[in-house]
Amino acid sequence: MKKATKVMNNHKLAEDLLTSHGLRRTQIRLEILQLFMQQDHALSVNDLEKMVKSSHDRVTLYRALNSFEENGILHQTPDKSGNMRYALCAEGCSGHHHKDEHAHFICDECNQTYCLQEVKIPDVKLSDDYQLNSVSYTMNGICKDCQ
Amino acid sequence: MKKATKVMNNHKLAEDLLTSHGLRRTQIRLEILQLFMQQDHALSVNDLEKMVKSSHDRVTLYRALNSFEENGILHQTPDKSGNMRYALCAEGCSGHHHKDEHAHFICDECNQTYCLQEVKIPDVKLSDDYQLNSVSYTMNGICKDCQ
DNA sequence: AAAAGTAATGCAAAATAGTTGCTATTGCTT
DNA sequence: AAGCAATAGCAACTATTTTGCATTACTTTT
Repeated sequence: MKKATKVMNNHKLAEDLLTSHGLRRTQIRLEILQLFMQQDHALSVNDLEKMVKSSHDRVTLYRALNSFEENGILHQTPDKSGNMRYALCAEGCSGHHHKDEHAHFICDECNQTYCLQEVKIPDVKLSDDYQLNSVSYTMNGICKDCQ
Repeated sequence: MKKATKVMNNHKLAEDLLTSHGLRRTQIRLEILQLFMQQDHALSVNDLEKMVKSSHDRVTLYRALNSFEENGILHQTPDKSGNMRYALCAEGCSGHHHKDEHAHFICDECNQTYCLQEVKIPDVKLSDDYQLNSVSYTMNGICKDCQ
């Protein structure tokens, strides 16, 4: 019952996310967004491909993810081996300047990427040679499930 | 004159780096290491391929870089698009635990990765759910050459 | 409710990055 | 000088991501 409600809410949320960004509400995009909402960690294209039921074309996933990233719905971080992971943005992100500057944790064991929304990235002092736009902070170690 | 001295020193340094890590002093590895010593930013395999004179085999580069990484001579960071960049380690790094926890700066314009040796990565408090091994801190913006 | 416009999908193909197996070299040790 | 093992070189392969083009299907307009 609760689950049903939650899923319904997520579906509604996904629809709103799409329309509020001027994107079309197609089945697969709604499905993708709901998958992200059910997750506490970032997903790779491979993860998604396994989870998505309706379609199996990777290209569609790539294009949806890129579109979401450009519209500030998702942000991306490369994992340790350089593969991209995606996760939902906080409110107020745009494609060119993501506001959600929280830390990420990547498990050395299962290789999952967790968004630590509550861990804000501390500032460092930077020489005038560099003009700062954004920062990322990634921790590696062992996650709760792998200990 | 100064340059010649510097190059000679780098050659000597490169030889020492290899022998002190039990690696053989081959031409291309010496060349690779000297290229890194002349750089203030991290290099990708593509960068190296363009710069290296003697050989053009990517596989050799990959294997050399992996070997250097495992031996604590180089460390790697993925750039924004997930491609790997390599840069010299500080003293005392080993393959499994790199000590040089400094911040990196990636230019949005030229896409170069700079090692900010003097910028130490600040700690954050992390929930007990996670067991921390290492951290990385990457800043994005515009570098001195691109402003 | 149909038509039109355009965003999104699917398929094929290609570009790019990185890996693996195997043989030939070559640096280093004895 | 000989022999071992590390490294280089070549070929082929895997994986990831991108691109072009024709088709489908949302959304808006009429």
